[in-house]
Amino acid sequence: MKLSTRGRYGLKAMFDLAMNYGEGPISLTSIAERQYISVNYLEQLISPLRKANLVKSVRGAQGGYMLAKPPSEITVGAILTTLEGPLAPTDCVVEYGEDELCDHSRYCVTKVIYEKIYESITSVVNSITLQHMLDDYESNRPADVVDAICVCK
Amino acid sequence: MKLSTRGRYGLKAMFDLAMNYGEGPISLTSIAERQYISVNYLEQLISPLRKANLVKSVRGAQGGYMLAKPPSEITVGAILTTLEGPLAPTDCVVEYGEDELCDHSRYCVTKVIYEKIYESITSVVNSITLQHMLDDYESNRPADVVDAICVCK
DNA sequence: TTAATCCCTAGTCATTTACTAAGAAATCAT
DNA sequence: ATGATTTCTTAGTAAATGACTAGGGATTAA
Repeated sequence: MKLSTRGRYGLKAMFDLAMNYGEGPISLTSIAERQYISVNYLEQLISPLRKANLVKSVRGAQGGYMLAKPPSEITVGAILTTLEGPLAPTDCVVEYGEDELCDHSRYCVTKVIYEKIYESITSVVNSITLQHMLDDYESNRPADVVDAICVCK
Repeated sequence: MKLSTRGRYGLKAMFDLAMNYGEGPISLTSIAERQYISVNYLEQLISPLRKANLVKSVRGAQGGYMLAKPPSEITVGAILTTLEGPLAPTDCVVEYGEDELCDHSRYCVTKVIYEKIYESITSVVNSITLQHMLDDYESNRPADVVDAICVCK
């Protein structure tokens, strides 16, 4: 039940972009340095975020990335689900249609539980935006703390 | 963010035991047959459940397993955490003391989010007992449905 | 005494994770 | 125009994890 580095690094990168919102394109190299992430790996994470229309890119020298919308319009849920897939504890709560995994799923007592877990996770992450994170960063930290995000992987 | 088969199979097995609560020891072989799980694998899952005092065993012929407490006193959370470890999206919300992962964790804006996810998951699974599942099974299924749990893995 | 059962450990195969590497395409600055 | 800088894409890989299988010892009812 752990998030992978994809989601965690992606969220860090998006928060970094949020802190630099409105300041033109930010290069992946600079994000990678600030957040201690490999550039090559970060490139693989930013790609789906761009396709999901959460960031936009400017190519060429002095290019980079910026948020595609204001921080208040980008939820943590949108970021995490683009990088991790649905935040569901099982496939059965999420896969519909063609190849339904299980005949009895309509009356499955465990599926009910997994759906509740799914809903509670979704509800949390969809209610938090990058703007909330920025506000949280400004209000909660002591004056002498400059780092906004753990260095941890 | 998926549960592994350990948690899912373990929950199925525990629900099976709950359905047979008060009827003496139930053999792993019979549980495995009903729930379509390999006996060898199930043995590896029941072992930690026994050590966590959620089931007790009777050895020898005609032996088997039974719930160590009434279904109303066994939560889904206890079962899942025994088999999966803490239902946390990251290690950083759960590891304390000796080797703290990160210096800045006290003011980490992403850690706050992971803690909220952790709390919401914990709150859901700790509020559901095996008795709730039994009640759900009895009340919600149509008369012609006999299976309580998906066959799905 | 035998069959059934719990109990424990080791091994294995496939998948996933977390990257590294490398090169093509675009664009700015000179 | 050229070179430096940057995005973009794909392929490969080493380590870890997941999901088992296999086998044998210990215990007990019949």
